[in-house]
Amino acid sequence: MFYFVRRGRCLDSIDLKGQPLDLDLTLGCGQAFRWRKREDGVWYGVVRDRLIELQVEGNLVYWRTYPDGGRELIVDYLRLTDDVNAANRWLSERDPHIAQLVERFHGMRLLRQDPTEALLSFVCSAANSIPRISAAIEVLASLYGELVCEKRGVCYYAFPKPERLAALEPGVLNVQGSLGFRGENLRMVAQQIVDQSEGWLLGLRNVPYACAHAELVAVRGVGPKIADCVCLFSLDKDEAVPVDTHVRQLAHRLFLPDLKAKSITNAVYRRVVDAFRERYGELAGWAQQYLFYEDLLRSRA
DNA sequence: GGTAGACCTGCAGAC
DNA sequence: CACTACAGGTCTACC
Repeated sequence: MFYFVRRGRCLDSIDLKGQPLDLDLTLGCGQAFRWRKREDGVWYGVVRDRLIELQVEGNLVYWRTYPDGGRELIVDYLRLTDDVNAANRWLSERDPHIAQLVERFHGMRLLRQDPTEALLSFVCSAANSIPRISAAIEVLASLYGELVCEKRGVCYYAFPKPERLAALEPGVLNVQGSLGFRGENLRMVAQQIVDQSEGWLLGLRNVPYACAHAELVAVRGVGPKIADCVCLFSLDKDEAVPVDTHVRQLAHRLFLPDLKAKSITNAVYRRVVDAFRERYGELAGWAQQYLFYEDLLRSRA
């Protein structure tokens, strides 16, 4: 029935049960940096300690992991037990513009990434472009990540552990992956993760959003934007709204006509967040992701 | 409570 | 072809 099954060994599938999932949107919208799409349409990327291959056909997601046994990992990472339809309905009722985007970007979902990887990845994103962030992370993984598997002569590596990055000489990361000034930030943040108690970051899933955000911005080198990215993309805080230049501009256009500021001060940041929270409540982060992606396409055009 | 610079690097777009 | 602007921020030093 399709190519994916004929190649190599049999694939397992998971029933989406009527919930939408579009991999192009979900893996390509900029919330994660390690996914690539093959010529044959299959998405592949390293998540934690496995290489994952994914393809959606109809109401099934076909999957394979190397090494084997990653079913739970995929269900967790893609948040397949979420009721996305309910979330989309709720958002659509509140805002016709969002309703339109829910249709246009049907199947775009938020991920549940590893918080450590998310934090370190978004530290690399400061004043950087998405292709360069991705390239830098691949370089770091190949240099300092553990080997996950080898497939057709290509080696795949896990995201580096913070211990490893923290132990590097200052300045090394500036050159590797062309991280520039972000390299030293990365090392510092990795060190601060190591200095915290075991499981600190993961534990932020179990505290309220405001609490998690406050703990993250207390890390030197982490501001409100990176903290919100970690909250939204790895800690299940669906109300988190990362405010970058795109989001500030679209908020100005859509909600805050009198917002004159050219830069994002703390006060501006709060105003934009409040505008989202007021309109979209507990799902402000989902709304942000739809609007952000629309803006991203607009600016790429 | 707000603003300007600095921080690295690569690359698109103006001369 | 040398050159400048700027990219999914954060920190610091100043008003």
